[in-house]
Amino acid sequence: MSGILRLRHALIKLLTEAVSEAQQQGKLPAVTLPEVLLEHPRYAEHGDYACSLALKLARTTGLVPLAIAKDIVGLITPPPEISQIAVAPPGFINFMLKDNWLASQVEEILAAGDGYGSIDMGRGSWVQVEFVSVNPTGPLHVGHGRGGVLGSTLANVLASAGYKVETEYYLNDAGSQIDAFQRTLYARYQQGLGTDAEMPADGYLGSYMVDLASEIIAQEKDSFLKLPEDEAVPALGRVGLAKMVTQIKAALEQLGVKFDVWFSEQSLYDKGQYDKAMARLSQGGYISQREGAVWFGATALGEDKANVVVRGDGSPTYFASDIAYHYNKFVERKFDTVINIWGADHQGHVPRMKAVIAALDINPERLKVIISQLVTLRRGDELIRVSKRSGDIITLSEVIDEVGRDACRFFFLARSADSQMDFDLELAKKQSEDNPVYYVQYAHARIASILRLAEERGIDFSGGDVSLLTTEPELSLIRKALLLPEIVEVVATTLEPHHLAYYAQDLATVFHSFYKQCRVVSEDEVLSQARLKLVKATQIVLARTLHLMGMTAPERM
RNA sequence: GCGCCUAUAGCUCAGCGGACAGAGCAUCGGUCUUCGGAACCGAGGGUCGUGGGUUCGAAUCCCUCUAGGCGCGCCA
Repeated sequence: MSGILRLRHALIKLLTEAVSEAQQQGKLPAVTLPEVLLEHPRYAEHGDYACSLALKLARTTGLVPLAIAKDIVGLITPPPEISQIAVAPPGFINFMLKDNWLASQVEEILAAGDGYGSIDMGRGSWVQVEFVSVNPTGPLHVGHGRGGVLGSTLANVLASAGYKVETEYYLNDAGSQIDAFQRTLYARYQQGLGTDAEMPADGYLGSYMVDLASEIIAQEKDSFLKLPEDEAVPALGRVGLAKMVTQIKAALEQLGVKFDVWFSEQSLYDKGQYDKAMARLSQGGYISQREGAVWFGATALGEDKANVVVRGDGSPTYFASDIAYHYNKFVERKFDTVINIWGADHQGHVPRMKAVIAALDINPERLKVIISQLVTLRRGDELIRVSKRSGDIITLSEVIDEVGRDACRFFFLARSADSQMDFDLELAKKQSEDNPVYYVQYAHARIASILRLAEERGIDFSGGDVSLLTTEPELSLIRKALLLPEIVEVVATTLEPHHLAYYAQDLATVFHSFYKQCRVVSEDEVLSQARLKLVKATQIVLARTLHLMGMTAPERM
């Protein structure tokens, strides 16, 4: 664990102990302690950390907050990293860090290198992040890109936070939508070969299906026409599906998203997962038969109504698959925590799935579902339809071609998953000059350039004395750089990757400001060496932040 | 009708129980211009959707209402 995080936890412990000591001495009534939180005050004069514990204790004890704060502070022996503990009205306890301790932390960043920002909160706990998981019945669009960026970033952060992480794409290669896909493809295939064929009523109308058919015709000619229809449809379908999956993988790779596991829905049935899961649920009395269908009902577990698992015609619903899938995740593969990232249109599915988990006798807390709100694509004022079924779409791949991968990722990461967003292609391109993406990356390139200069001049700063870093711009930069482990902790706790994007911008801002005020490579060799160490440390932190976001940290731009 | 998400500066969004509500863009004004000006500094701009409530303290928690998005299938 980094020094800064260790210190944070130490301060919380000191505060906690001081309160119980005060209680033993009778200075404070024996009320239960509220959670001790340390925050970073907005204003520098309030110190590096602030605690409102005394304010909170005032409520339960009926005492004056300022007096409580003074009592608590009186019982704390300040650790060596702290220069001052102050009590400020109406009852805040503020901690100031020692400048020379701050400066010494530059060495810690340097020593940690690329590993700076890694923490051990996960303690090797096993986490699965499942995301995108789009039906392979059409190309990916921007909305899927948001899920991909969210998921891959979260996986990066969780791994850095000490979790054992596995990413997964759940491939719906079974079910009625695949069926419709196959029949659509067959129709397009026939049409492509000059045969009159009618599109299925529930077919996919997009022109990409026509392209897919002609691609197959180019390779396989009319070979599928020679088979009887009931053989041709699935055979052709398999070929089409494979091509679709390849396309999806390529688009994701363009976005910098890779999966450890591609999990087949069909395999749940082939490998008996479905039967095992259903047997368990039946044992628990959660399965019933009615109106010719099989239902899952768990009103006792908070579900308001029952849902069909097996249709009247004997075919399982997607809900059946999801039951088996989650049984597999928790029971067979034994993930400690499973994170699913779903689009807003799946929101209603969350309570149902939690009920299933509970019915399997698994703590539903272990399933975390992140709902990412919908993305609408627009070009200026023109809205672009994204419905796969009804027509043509702009694919994710086209968007990345147009906007670029880094910009695309940053754009998605710059807002919380909770808020809907418009992805305006015109704006994304027009803004590319003063886009925050470039602002952040520019900071990194600038640093690289300084280090290059130092190297050209043959400056060896390995012996630099960081205690020479004492001015405000230098210390501000150090403070900001030292925040990374905390950001990792926050993101891993809240599962909200957008904090990274804001942090990256903040760090870049503080660096640019430092750069303006402090000449790094100068006549003063000793100071130059110290500042080069700081610059190098900043580069490490900035690069790590960018990499966590799945972005590049360019040496030049 | 019910459920979930959203409403904060002109625009796009952070902040989600604490000390004077922030950033980017846009607008206006300035800087240095020997390490990358894709930079820096400053200014203006906000009844935090509405109305109640809880609290020493609310943008933040609870309730009402309004507006927008998404759901509420033997689709996924």
